[in-house]
This record gives sequence, structure tokens and C-alpha cells, in this order.
Amino acid sequence: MKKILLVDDEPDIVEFLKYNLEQQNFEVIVGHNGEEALQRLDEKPDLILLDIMMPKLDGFETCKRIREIKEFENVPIVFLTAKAGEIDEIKGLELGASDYIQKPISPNKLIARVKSNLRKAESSNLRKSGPIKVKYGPIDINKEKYEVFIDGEKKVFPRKEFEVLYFLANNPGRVFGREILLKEVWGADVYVVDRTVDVHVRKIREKLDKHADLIETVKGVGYRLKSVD
Amino acid sequence: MKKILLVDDEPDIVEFLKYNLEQQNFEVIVGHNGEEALQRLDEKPDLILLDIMMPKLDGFETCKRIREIKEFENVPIVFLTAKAGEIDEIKGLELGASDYIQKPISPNKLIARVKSNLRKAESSNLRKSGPIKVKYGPIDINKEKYEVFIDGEKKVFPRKEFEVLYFLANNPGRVFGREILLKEVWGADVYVVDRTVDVHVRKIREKLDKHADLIETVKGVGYRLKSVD
DNA sequence: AAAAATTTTCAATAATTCTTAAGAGCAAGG
DNA sequence: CCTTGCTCTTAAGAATTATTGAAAATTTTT
Repeated sequence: MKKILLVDDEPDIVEFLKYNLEQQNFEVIVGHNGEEALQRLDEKPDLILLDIMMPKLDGFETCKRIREIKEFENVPIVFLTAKAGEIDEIKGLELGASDYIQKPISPNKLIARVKSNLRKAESSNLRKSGPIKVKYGPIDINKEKYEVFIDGEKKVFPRKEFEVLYFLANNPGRVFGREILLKEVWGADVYVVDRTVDVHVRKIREKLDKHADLIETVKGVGYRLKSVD
Repeated sequence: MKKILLVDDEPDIVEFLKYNLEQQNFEVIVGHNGEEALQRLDEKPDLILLDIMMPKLDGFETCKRIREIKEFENVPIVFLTAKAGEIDEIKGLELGASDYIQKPISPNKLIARVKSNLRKAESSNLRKSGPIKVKYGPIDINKEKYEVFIDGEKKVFPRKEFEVLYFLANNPGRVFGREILLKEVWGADVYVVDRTVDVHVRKIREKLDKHADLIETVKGVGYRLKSVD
């Protein structure tokens, strides 16, 4: 369930938006001005809806401050604008806004925008960089095409298996504990049992076929891609 | 890993920027003036950070010369400016600058700008209005006439279906997430549910008939046009 | 203004992938 | 030769993701 930080000083609007978001199963936390918004940040919202005209700290300034925090660099910030002129201002000032919705806000539009921005953020988080092509011994990986060749033969690797192999191939010879692999491949906020890694490694080994021993087990420590031949 | 050409004559600044970029896993090559910058081009940087005030060849002139080289006409060039006045000059001179960062430079801003410009460049490389005729296996596409032939037989493709297929055919083998397809085909400011893509893919598959499997599903990732064997 | 075509959404179902848990296997140490 | 501590293997069922059919909404054409 995604968490949304809603920041606006008008109680009616807050109520209205909150209700509609909750209908869609979003968790909503509220701030009534910029300062409160910054405080609510430690609840780690996945998206921020930010009004512009607010007492204490206006939307522009709040947005800028949020963007300065490393953790929130990529959290989508969607502005709620009352006047058309504000839109130009958003575009002009490069303060890292992701989108803006013009008031009056219809529930449909709100939900569509929120979901779209969440998806966008998610897909850009996935695309965490790395080389497009990796070659390691008999293994050829093409991340762009999501393809793996073993001895020139194409094999199907489902997502997790692909990513584990891709990660290992990018750091050959180095040992990674299960915890580390989970964090790197699954993400820091995913909680699965560490033995899950074993299962994926097994499946990868199956596909590596006669090269199964390329993935070495280091007892008590983790896995690694065998050092070069 | 992306390569960045950093051009500035002040050693302290170079050191500072280089360190911060390398922290983010960028490969950094350095030039201390315009002439050196031009020499370093054969290492094919993905982005260029260019100071304006430099001995031998200033930033403006360097930028102009870089843009004259066909290979580098789309590589992002980001100016590092000391004085506000220079910003107007950048805008005025139309020398193909992509962006500018005003000194003093904070690491966060630096990284944010660099990444954003790299992303922009990447997506515009995709978009580059493709060829008029595309042939892929049994599929023949003529963009000018908006016609599609499957096994030489003409089929009617409504606009969205046409554009999805056209986009995929221009990047065969490569996997595209729904979000990317939406952005590339629908446009960044269109808000439709991501499952809409599925429906269009289905219709395209229907028309591909016995070649339906040319569009492959990569679960959890997206769609791709099957690689040719 | 009606009809047709296209695009989008929704919900049910299908397919695949991921995770868990439990027992087997295996090497090292006592 | 048994115990201990880890890894490997399996297979079931959870969870996620894709496909499908149908209908609503939108746009275009007649």
C-alpha cells in the first residue's frame, strides 16, 4: 500500500482529497503547511501532493527543501495549483516538480495523476544503471533486451534470476552474502527469507548447465562468480 | 557506466566535481581548457561539463566546435557558470547548450542535473523520428502512408496500434516497460492506466495472426519484438 | 445527430514467478 | 561415528503479473 503526503492549508480540500485517495486504498498523511510537510517526511511517503499557497513555508520553497534530502530526491512531488500563472512558475523554476494538477481537482484526474506518477517513479527506480551488455566467460547478458546466452544459446531468465545473475556478473569474483544480495537485487525495503536466494541460485545453476560451477558457494558467507579462467 | 568529460581550469573545482561524480559511479575524464576538451572527445563522453572562462579556448567557442562534429551533436553539454550574466549569454548565443549550473555548485544539484540531462538525451535518442519504411521479419511498415503489411497482406492499424508497433519495430529485441511505452508513444503528459498498453498489444497480436508471438511478453518487465535468429 | 470506429477501463481468469518450509546432503570437529 | 552447522533440493501454495472479454468513454466519420 502506497503512502501519500498531502499538504494543503484548506481543511475542506484536504478532507475531499483525503477521502478520494483513501477510497483507492492509499494511506494518506496530512500536513497543513510547509513546515509540517517537512516533519511528516520521516514517515517516508511514496508521493507528495503539495499546495503552493500556504502559510509559514510555501510550496515552492518546501519542494526545494525536500529535494535537497537525498532520500527524497526521486519521490514524485505533484503540485496543486489554483492559478494558471503558477504553472508557468513551476515550469520556469527548476525545483524538481514531477507534475501539477490545476484546481478545481476532479477525483478521477487526481487518482490518474497520482497513480501515473507513482508508476513513473517506480520504473525509474528499477532502471538503476549498469552496463547494457555484460560478458563473463560463456555467459552473455544484455540488459536492454533482457536476454541471457549461455555458450551462445538463448535461455529464459525470469526477472529475479536475471537480476541476480546480472548483479553477480557485474562484480565477478566478489562474494556476496545473502543479505547483501537481497538488498541489492530485491531492494532495501523488501523482506523475504534469506534462503530464497538459494533457490534462485539453484535455478540459475540449472540454466548454466555444465557451467553450473561458475557460481561458487562460500560456506557461511555467500555466493560469488568464479574468478576468471 | 556513463562517461563524463569535465572541463575546467581551476584544479580545486575539478577535484571537487570529479570526486562527487565518481562517488555516483560516473567515469570522469578531465580537460583543463577548450583545446584539451576537444582532444578528449575521442574517448566518447556521454555528457560534457564545460566551464566558460578558460584560457586558450573559452567554453562558448568549445561548445560550438563540439556541436560541429556530427557524432556529438546530441551529447548533452552543461555549462558551469560563475556569473549570472553568463546565463543570459548562453541563452542568447544559441550554441547548443543543454543546461547550465550556476556556481557555487552543490554536489546534490550537480548530480541531479547530470542525471537528468543524461536521461533526456537517452530518451531523445529513442524518439528520433524514425525511418519511413521499416521491415521486420514478415512485417512491413510504411510510416508515411500509415500502412502495415503482414506477409505482404495489408492490414488496418489504427493510430495507437500503429505507433506501438512502429516503435517496437524500430528497436527490435529491446524490452520496453509499459511506462516507457506510454511515455514514448502516448507522450509524457497523457495519463492512462498502464494496462492500456496490454490491450493494444493484444490487438496488434491479433493482426499479426500466426506471427503473434513476434511480440514477446517479459513478465514483470514489459514487451519486446522477438530477436531474429 | 447518429453511427462507426477507436481508445480506455474494469473485472474475472489464466499463467507464471516467487517464496516458503521441510527434509536430504555434506563437510568439519569433536 | 555422531553432532553441528550450513547448503541444496523439492514441491506446494502465495503472490504477482498478464490475458481476456465486455462494456464505457471518447473520437471520428457519415
